Amino acid sequence: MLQPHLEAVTLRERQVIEVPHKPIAHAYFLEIGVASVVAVDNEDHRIEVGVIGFEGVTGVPLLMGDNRAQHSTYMQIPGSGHRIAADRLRTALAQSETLRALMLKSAHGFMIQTAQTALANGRAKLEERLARWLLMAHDRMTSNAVPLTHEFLAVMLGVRRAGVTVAIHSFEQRGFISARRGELTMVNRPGLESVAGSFYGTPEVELERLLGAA
Amino acid sequence: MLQPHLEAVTLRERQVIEVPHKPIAHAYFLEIGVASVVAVDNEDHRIEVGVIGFEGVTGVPLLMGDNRAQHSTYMQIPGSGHRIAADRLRTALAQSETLRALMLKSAHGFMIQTAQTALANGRAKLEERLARWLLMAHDRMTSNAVPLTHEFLAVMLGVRRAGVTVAIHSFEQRGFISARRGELTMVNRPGLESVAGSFYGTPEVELERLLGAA
DNA sequence: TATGCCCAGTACGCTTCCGTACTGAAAAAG
DNA sequence: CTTTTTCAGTACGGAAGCGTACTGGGCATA
Repeated sequence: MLQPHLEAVTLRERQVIEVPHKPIAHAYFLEIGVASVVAVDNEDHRIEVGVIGFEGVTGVPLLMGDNRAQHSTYMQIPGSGHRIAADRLRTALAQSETLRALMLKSAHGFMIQTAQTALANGRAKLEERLARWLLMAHDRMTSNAVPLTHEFLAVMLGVRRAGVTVAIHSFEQRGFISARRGELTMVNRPGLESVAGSFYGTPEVELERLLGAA
Repeated sequence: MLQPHLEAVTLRERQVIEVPHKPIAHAYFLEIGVASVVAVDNEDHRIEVGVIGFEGVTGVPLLMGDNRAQHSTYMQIPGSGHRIAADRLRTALAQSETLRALMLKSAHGFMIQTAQTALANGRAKLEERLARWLLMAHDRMTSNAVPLTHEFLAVMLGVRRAGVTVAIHSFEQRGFISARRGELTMVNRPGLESVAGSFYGTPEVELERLLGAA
């Protein structure tokens, strides 16, 4: 149903997908790359509430019957995929019960991720949150290298850039990752998993439960 | 459509509405009282990700096509309302496009609240978060008195009980609330709003936008 | 090849909040 | 009325992370 309306797109680093309170033009199905969904308030506090990769789709509000973006969404790790115009998607959703059910489950998966983020933000330490983020990004990538500066990681986690630097050193010294200017490489995934503990994992398990058959 | 299947219920303090990973038996439309939705992980970290009062309905996963609870949901402030069995609700949702659209918007409103909670958890100080919580509870109550102990507020915010005590003192000295054992009373709402700043308000505005007509 | 900017490394004092724990008062139970 | 439990008030040392800022090296631009 969607195929005739899909348009192939490449997505550059930091490319904007959605702007808060503006209409959503397209929903993006990523095949490669990772998008960040960042909540912003009107005093410019900001924090990432979720990430989307090949497992999901941007434009969750469209699936909920709203046409405006709540959050800022942009590519954190460049890639490519397909997009569909918002009204085409709306039409397709109205026609197909199956499609609706599927995409609602995807949106639900994103909700679960957001709730887990709220939990991590309130209870986890910087190292635990950073480990969680790296694992979630890695899940959505084919390579082991994450092309990101400390500065951007800090924005997403809502912490100091210097704090990220220190945590990355700690991971590096423990042999979990290797770091170069503007790039982190996953070396020992189980190591990071043990740091993140139960702050990582729940949304992943639940998404598998929701969409595993699909 | 729902009316024939609604069952009137009274809801006691701390009454359990949903248990994590268990099937959801009913969706509750609260008329009086406030329910807390609390995310829990398997190391027993917990934090509130949202509250539900007369403006909403419990059982968000049902609206997303899932029948299992993700979070722990229970009454924080006792009250009453009506409930509907999960399968009755499912049937009604399948039959009415209008109902579906309405309830999806309600679920979307809850998502927005969860995202804002993630933001507050990551960026706000204890006082700001407590003020936010009191305002959200007050929005959902008819009285100015919140019957809650410091201990429960601490659990919801994911902070120490002693930290809540100190913050409450501060509010009391500034004339924003008055406190008795097991009960807080709102005295100066604008005062609390100025403490919470932009951490409070966004979900409320957006919910009005989504459901204002309804 | 030279210049300038971006990025990571590091430091220091300070704020916020935690973990823990003791106390007395209020309320509930018997 | 007495006993027990729950709740609030307070304290203290310590951990985590903040705000700020300076530095030097890597990298891109011209």
